[in-house]
Amino acid sequence: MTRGPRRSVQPDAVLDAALELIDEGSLTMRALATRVGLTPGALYTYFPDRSAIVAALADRLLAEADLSLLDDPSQSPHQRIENYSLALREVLLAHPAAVPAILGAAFNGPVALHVGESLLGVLPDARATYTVMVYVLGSIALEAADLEAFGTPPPPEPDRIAARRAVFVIDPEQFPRTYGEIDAIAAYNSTGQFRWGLHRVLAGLSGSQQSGCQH
Amino acid sequence: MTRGPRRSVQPDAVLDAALELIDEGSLTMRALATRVGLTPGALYTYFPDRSAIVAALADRLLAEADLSLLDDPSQSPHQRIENYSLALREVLLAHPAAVPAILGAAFNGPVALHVGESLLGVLPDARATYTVMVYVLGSIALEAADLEAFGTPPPPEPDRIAARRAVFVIDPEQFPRTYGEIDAIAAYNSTGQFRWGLHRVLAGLSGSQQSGCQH
DNA sequence: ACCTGAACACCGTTCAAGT
DNA sequence: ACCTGAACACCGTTCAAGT
Repeated sequence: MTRGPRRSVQPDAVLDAALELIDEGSLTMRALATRVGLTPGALYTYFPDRSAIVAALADRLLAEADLSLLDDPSQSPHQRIENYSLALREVLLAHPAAVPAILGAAFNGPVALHVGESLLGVLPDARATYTVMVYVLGSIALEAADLEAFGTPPPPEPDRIAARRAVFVIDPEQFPRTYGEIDAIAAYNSTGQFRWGLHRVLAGLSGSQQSGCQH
Repeated sequence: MTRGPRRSVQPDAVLDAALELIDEGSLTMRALATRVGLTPGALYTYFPDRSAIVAALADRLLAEADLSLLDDPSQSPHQRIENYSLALREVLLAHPAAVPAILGAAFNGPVALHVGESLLGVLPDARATYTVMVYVLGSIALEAADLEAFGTPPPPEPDRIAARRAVFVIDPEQFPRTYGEIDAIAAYNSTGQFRWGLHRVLAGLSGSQQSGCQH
């Protein structure tokens, strides 16, 4: 049997509260302390500073996307990447305010190493793997920034597209091409656009194996 | 002849100082005020709040990349996109600490509208245009986060790759594929990787015109 | 309109002192 | 080891008052 808790507060409880506060709009050491029933200074027993909390949180969030989706032998390589990417996108977009921290901090974390190793199992060329990571994380970052403009919780995707479409007024004289593509632009931040772009990226990466790059 | 200045400080001077402070590591209203020779409260004559300064700065930075590169008739469409993307990357990576703000703020700004319009001139499918934007901005965001770890000014690219390579120790038992690709991974944040991925993305987007997506 | 001086309501972090 | 209470050195923003 394990020993009972020696702390009145577990580090995981601190991270739970930290994620709540990020979702609510602002993470402060003082608010975090009161939420877990401590004084601000006591937090420094668990983490050396604020940035360590954010880094740990980012890593934990990254771990929530099911990595085994990348190993599923019943799926094609491209399908496995799509399944995992969609899972990661869903996990991260559930906490849009945490996304900027993930780009900066989490991809040096321990979980990121596992993600990279699994991705290399599907896409053995490291340059291709990184290109996929850039596309997926870039999409999520841009979508998260947009999502923060909506309330919390955000309205469903079709409503968000309609809302952007309604607000989006541009001068057809000055921006004719943008004007002509308004509907597509309003749907930039959508699961459909995410999947479409991912398919094109993966197609380009496959093509590199059978035909050399032409410059 | 134009009228003389009616203000002792121009808004552009505020943005100049703001960029300096971001590059130095922290932008505060108080430090910004003293740098332009004002009291903190006086800044609110020029901008409604701190976020407005950041947004204006992001838009100004975006304007520094030469948009005419996208219209150069002597270049192929893909070459035009590459030239502009490399120019944008250079402008933004010169100020890595400002990059997170750009992802969040600048792509609603006035300059971003011009960028989008010009990109649509080269790549008429809005979905393809957005996919390129995601790749380019995603790359820049990940590179900027990495670049901040190095000093200021950062060492040249070959030295950065060598430094990452030297520090990067991983267990070959636990992460065999990552271990085997160490050299490529250390070169993730490089002009070469950026161009390689961009070529693959553009190839995938071209392919979509002659062959339908297979699911 | 532009600016100062002073205040208000916050921050992250440190640290002696207690248990 | 864990935690409190109090302090230190900061923040962004507001606002009456001056020019």
